[in-house]
This record gives sequence, C-alpha cells and structure tokens, in this order.
Amino acid sequence: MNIKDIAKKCNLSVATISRVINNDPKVADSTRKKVLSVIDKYKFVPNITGRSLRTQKSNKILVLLPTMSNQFYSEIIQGIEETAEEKGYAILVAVTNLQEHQEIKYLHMLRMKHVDGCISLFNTIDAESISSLAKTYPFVQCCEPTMGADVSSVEINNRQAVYDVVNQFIQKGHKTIGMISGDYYKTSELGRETGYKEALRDNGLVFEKSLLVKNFYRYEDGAIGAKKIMAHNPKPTAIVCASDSLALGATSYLKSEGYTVGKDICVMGFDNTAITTYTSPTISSIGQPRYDLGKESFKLLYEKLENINSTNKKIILPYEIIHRESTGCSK
Amino acid sequence: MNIKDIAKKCNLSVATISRVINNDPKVADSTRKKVLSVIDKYKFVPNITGRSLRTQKSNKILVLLPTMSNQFYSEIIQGIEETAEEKGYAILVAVTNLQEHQEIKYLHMLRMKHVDGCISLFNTIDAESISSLAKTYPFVQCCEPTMGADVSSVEINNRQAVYDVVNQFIQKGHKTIGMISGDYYKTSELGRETGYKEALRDNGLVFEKSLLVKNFYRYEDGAIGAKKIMAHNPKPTAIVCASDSLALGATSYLKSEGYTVGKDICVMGFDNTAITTYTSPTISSIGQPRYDLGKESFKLLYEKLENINSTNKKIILPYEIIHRESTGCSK
DNA sequence: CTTTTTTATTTAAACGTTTACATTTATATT
DNA sequence: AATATAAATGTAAACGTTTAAATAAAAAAG
Repeated sequence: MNIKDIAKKCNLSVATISRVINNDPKVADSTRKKVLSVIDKYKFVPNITGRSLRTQKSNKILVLLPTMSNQFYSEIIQGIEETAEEKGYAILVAVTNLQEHQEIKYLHMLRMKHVDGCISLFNTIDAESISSLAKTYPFVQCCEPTMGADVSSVEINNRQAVYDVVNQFIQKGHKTIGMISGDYYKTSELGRETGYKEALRDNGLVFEKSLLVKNFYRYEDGAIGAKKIMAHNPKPTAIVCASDSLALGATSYLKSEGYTVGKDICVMGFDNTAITTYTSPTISSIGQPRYDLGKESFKLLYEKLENINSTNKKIILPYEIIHRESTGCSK
Repeated sequence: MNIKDIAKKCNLSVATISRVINNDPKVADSTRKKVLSVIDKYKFVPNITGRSLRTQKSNKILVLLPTMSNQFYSEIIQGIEETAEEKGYAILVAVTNLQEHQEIKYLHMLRMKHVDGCISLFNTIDAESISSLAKTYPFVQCCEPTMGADVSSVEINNRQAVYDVVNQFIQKGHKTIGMISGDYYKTSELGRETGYKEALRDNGLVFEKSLLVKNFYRYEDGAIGAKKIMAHNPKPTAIVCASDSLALGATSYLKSEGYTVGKDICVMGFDNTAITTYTSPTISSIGQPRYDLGKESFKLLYEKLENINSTNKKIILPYEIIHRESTGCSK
C-alpha cells in the first residue's frame, strides 16, 4: 500500500495525497476529508525511505554516548527523545566506549547523511575538529563541551557548583577539605577542580596538592582517593567528589576505617544518581537537571537543523545541591 | 558526489560502479581497480537512503528496552551492536518506559519498514500479538520471552538458577529461606519463584506464602520485603532476591536492624550488576551472560532477516552464581 | 574465419515520496 | 457575459541506488 494506491482509491493524483499527508493548505476541505478516511481505512503510512530520498533528510538524529553503563544518561536521553519526537525526529543511540575510532565511525554517519544531526555527550577529538564539524553539520555538545570549540552546548556551571559546596563546608567550620576527581572528562573536571580551588582561596585557605587526587571514576578510585586524602595532616573533615561512584567508594573506605560518614567526616557526590539513596549513609550530591539538559540540547540542535548558519549558543542550566546523611556534620 | 558522478569520472555506467561497490564478481579486475581508486580519491560513500529505497531494506534493527535506567541492559546492547555491525546492521535503541502505547508505537516501526527487525527486551502485549508479529517480521525476545508466544528467544534458565541457589543454602544448613521477587516481568519472575518453591519441596521443606513477597524492583521494595520476611517465625536465615537492587534494599534494612548480613543472614541478588561490589557487604548475585545474550539474540534475528519462515528457536544460556560477602554464612 | 559461448558492460526501469510548474476549476471583478 | 484572479488539482521530474534485460566485446570452438 503506497501513495499511488491511495491516489487510485481516491481518484486523485499522488500530489494531492501527498499534500494531505503534509498538511498543505492548498487542498479543498472535502477532498482532504475523503483522503484522510481512505488513508485511515487502509492504515496507510508513508514510506519514510522514499520521503527521505526526496527531501534529503533522514529525520533521525544521533545521540553519542561515551558509555551506556551510566545511570546518568538515561534521563538526558529521555529529554532528547521526547523533545525530538515532537518535531518528528527519531533518535539513534550509539556508544563510543571512549574509543576515538568508534567516535569517528559514528560521527561519519553525519557525513553519510544517515542522520541529520548529532547530540554528543562526550568527545575525544580535538576542538578544531569539533568546530569544523559543527560548521557543516548540526551538532550540539551536552554536559561536556570541548574547551575552545566553536559549537552549541548545554551544561551546568560545574565550577560554581563545587565552589558553593566547598563554601558551605567552610561556613560550617570545616578547615581541611579534600577533593576526589577524575582524569577523563576534561571540561567538567577542570571546572569542578577550579571551583574547589577558588572556594578555598576566597576563604583564605591554601590549596594543597595532596588533598586533590585524580584518577578514574570507578568505585575503587573513590576508596583509593579517600585513603590518600586521609593521610593528610591535619585530617580532612570533608571530601567533595566528582561523581557518586567516587563518593560511594570513599564512604565505604572511610567506614571500613572506623569513621562515621556524616558525623566524623562529610562526603559530597556528584550527579545525584539513584544509588545515592540506596546506601547507608545516604549520599549527598550535586544534581544536574538531566531531563532539561537533554531537552535544551535538542532545542539547540533544532535551530541548527533549521539553519546550519545560526549562531552557536552556550546554555548554562541550574544545578541543585542535595544534602543527605553523608553531609550531616558541621565542625 | 553520487554514483553518477563516479561513473562519469570513470567513463563507465552507474551499473558497473554499483557492481564494484557490491562486490559483484561480474566486473573485470582492471575496471574494478580503476573504480575503487576513483571512489577512494573522492571519498565517495553510497547514499544509504537511495539504497534502502531500492532494496527495500533499512539495514537497521530496533532494540526495545523497558527502561534505560538499568545497568543490566548496557552490555546486552553491546553484544547486539557488535554482532549486528559485522552483518552491516546499525541498531536503534528505543525505550518504552513500560508503557504499552510506547511499545506499540515503536513496534510500528517494523510495519513502517523503518527497521528490518527488532530485538525486544520486554513486552507488555499479549502472546498472540507477539506470535503474529513474529510471523510477519523478524522479531526476537531477549531475557523475557512472552509465555506461550511462538517466537525466537534467548534467556537463561531462571528457574534452575534460583533452584540451585536455594539448594546451596539448604545444603549449608539453612532451614528458613525467604524470597523477595517483583511483580512485573512475568516470565523470569515466575521461573525464579518456581525454582524457589521446587528447591524447598525437593528438600522436604514446605513453602510458606509469607516468606515470598512480591512488589516492584526498587530499592525500597527490598527493604519492605525484608521487613515482612523477618517478621516470620522462625526467623529466616537466608533471602534470595529477584534483583540486585532488591538485595541491596534488603541488606540495608537488615543492617539497620542490627543484623550482620553474611553472618546472621545471607542475601543473594540477581543480575550481578556493578553495584554488587560497591557496597558493604558486597552482594552475592546470579550473573547472566549479558554480552552473549545480546549476541545470540542478534544471531537469531539474523536467521529471520534472511528467511522470515525459518523455524523459531529458543536458546538457553548458562548463568553463574557468584558468592560474595553477603552469603558468607552457613547455618 | 565464422559461429558459438562466455564475460563484461550498458540501458532503463523501479523503489515511494515531494514539489515546481502546468492546468483546470471555481470565484470575484468589471 | 467576459475577463481576471484565486484555489484546487494534476503532471512529471527528481532524489540515489540496484538489477533485470539487452548489448557489446572477448574468448573458445568449429
């Protein structure tokens, strides 16, 4: 059942059927009604490939993830998906597993016109490549804009978030504060570490290298980090972490060493993933507006889909500091 | 740059170019070499939409997930993805959020030929609908085959897995064993619960309704379930859970009540997600071969893609019982 | 050196749409 | 009533491939 068949059933030309399908106002109400009823009767659905070939659009967008094994992305994708659907776009999710050749392979889908645009949650390729890609193809970075790249992006103010948290700690009397960060997501990491350092500085505290440890984002790294930090003298009374898994690992190490987290020492996570409420103590965390990060990313992408020459925008969304048991303590 | 342009550059017809692209042996070696060099020179990539329209295949398959916020699926998808890629298929991931209208919407992509086939990780629609869908379109169920549906599927033996675990508990001297299950994934749930009941029966123990609680799969439900089960007299000394989050919730409740999990009471999770090693105590779990579940699912789907009338197959893959701290105890 | 067979290449139609342009029909203006 | 204008519909080309069928070229057979 194709548009020709429908045209025959209606005693009309395919053009008119097409116009009805595409809500072209230049068709008489009576004919429109007739056509719609026939379409409905035969449950006709226009062939998307034919349409794509003709319009030179796939009506699909690519969502590029560094990994699937991160709770964090699911809601972002939902935000993208639901906003995209309103505009008639389907999403295609691909995972790079942090490998550059995978990333390049998937980005090639843009050039091959398999997809009309791309929202990327993380990129390894350099700023210049990103800029030039974004000049030619609709492309938006979400959460981790490449530094120095000329591209539309959506993120939170990572620097300010950690700044606020450390500031709160200091207001509560904490004097020695550690930080466990990662060594991969360059942009957000740098922001978070800068926030840490600036909050110390603005409160007259000196930044000490041994209180900031960087590694991966695995649970184990949280434990290792906490161990290193607790070796400091005087002993830290608060630790801010660049992810919830790090905070969890740190907490578990601290517990095993006899500390009561939330009392002897405060631990702050990042991303407010579900796991934060599944543990004892529950983990305080900095929450990102995940759904909206996705939603706004698509909106930016849509501007590019409509006009590739529209100016790049950088959107900053608000974060949220959620206190749970792990930060119950003042000093 | 399209196939016509290449043809012109080569002084050949488009047909010959097409044959080179598709490795048709009916083309002279010398011409093939020439064509390939031109293709390479201009970095020509065949337009997939044109090809799809002509061949009436999209070379895409749909992967249908109940939810993205489950660690468990990521590796399955990877298994599908990598196997699919070898055969030239790209995957499109969609999430139903357990809503039937979403499921129906996405399955419609099969009829609309947006995708050539579908691997579904969960279905709400009834067995008859599944059977008739699978008769017309390449369709495979992974992990949660609909009971009574005539369809290819891949899963583990859920019944046997729990049977084994409960049996082990009994061998170790446990006499009162509870189970926390869910109330959604009909197939795996029923299997797991049956395994529980049969192991009790085969060891001369009676199944008591109050020792099997069913609810959702959330963390909270694990805590609620454990509370109910511990109200039993005599007190249970082991609990098997239908998911890791349930096991985690149960463990957290038990700890808060002063029990030492792994010593006073054993807790077994299901799915062996990363979270099991992030907690104290670490959680024992039943592991499914996730990558292979995905891989085998695609293989089955591929059989259907090649011949929709090939017979349906049911594949059962091995599971793995992983003991960690939470099951350290014998009685 | 024909004729037949095999191999290589071309021609042209087809896939299912959309859309500029042409045409017909209806309505408004004189 | 004749003409101009507007609205509705039709015609046909185009999007980029693949692939039967037709043809041309080369090789084998006589």
